[in-house]
Amino acid sequence: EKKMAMAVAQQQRDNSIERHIDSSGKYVRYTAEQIEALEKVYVECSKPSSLRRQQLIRECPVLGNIEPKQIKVWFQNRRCREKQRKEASQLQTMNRKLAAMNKLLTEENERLQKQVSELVNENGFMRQQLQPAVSAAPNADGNGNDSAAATPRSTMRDANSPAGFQSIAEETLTEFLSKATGTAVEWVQMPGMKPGPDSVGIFAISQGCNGVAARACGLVSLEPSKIVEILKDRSTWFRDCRSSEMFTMFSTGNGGTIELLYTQTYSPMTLSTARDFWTLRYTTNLDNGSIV
DNA sequence: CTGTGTAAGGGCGGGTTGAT
DNA sequence: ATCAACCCGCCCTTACACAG
Repeated sequence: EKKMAMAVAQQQRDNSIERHIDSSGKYVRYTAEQIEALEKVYVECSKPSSLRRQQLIRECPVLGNIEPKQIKVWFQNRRCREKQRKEASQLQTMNRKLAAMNKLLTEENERLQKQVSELVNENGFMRQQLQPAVSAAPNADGNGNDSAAATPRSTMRDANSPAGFQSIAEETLTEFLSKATGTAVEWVQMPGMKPGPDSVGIFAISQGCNGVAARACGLVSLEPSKIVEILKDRSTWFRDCRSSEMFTMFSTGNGGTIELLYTQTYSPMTLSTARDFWTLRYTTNLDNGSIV
C-alpha cells in the first residue's frame, strides 16, 4: 500500500507513467483489442517511427488512452520478447543436435570399448600361444645353421601357428638374403602364398650401403612400388607407425637376430586407414652393413 | 506459494542539433 | 571544432498480475 501510495504521488508530481499504475490505481495490462492492434502493426513493422506511432494512436480508437511513450515501450519490449524467443528456439535446436551427437558418440565409445576388451583378450591369448614357440626355436642348438634347409618345407606350413610362422619366416629369410643385392628392390614370394604383388611377401630396399645393405622387410599386402616409399628409410617407417610390439626374438646363429613384430601403421596411401603388419626383422653384420 | 509473462524504470552508447 | 542537451534503441532489472 505504501509503495502504491508513493507511486500515485510520483505520478501526480510529474504526470509520467509510473510502474504499470493507471489513474485508478490499478496495474495496467493492455486489453486483447489493444494487443491485437499493436501486433497488427508489429508484423508489418517492428520498429515504427515516432510519427508512425502517433499516427497509430490517432487512427486506432482502442489505443486512444495509451500514452505515446507507452506505445514506444511496448514496441521495445515486443522486439525484446521476439529476440528472446528466437534465441531460446535456436538453443533448443542446438540442444537437440548436441543430444543426438552425444548419443552417437556414446554408442561409438561403447563399441570401441568392447573392441578394446576383445583385442586385449586376443592379445593375451596370442602371447600364451607364442610362449612355447620361443623355446622350440630352431636355433636352439646354436650350430649357426638355422636356414630353411634346417626346417623341412613339408612340415609346419601353417602361418597361423607361431611355430609355422617362424618356419616360414626362416625359409623366406634365406631366400631374401640370397636375392638382396643392396641396390634393387626385390620381391620374394612367401611360401604357401599366391604369387603376385597383392599377396603377402617380403620386400627389400637398398639404403646406399655396400654389399648386402638392404635393410627393410615387411609382411604386407601392398604393391612393391608403394612399399618402396614406405620402407625407404627407418624414420619414414616409424613416423607412420602407430604401435609396434616385439613378440619374440631368436638368434640366427650367424651373428644376426630375427624378431617377430606386430606392427600397426597408417598407410601412406590412404592415410586414414591403419594396417596391421606381422613383421620379421632380421639384423646381421654381414659386410659391415646391417639389414633390418 | 511459485513460476511466468509483461509494463515500465534506468543505465549506457550512439546520433543529431544548436549554441559558442 | 567543441560541448551540452536531447532523443532513441538496446539491455537488464523491477514489480506486479495471474495461472497452476
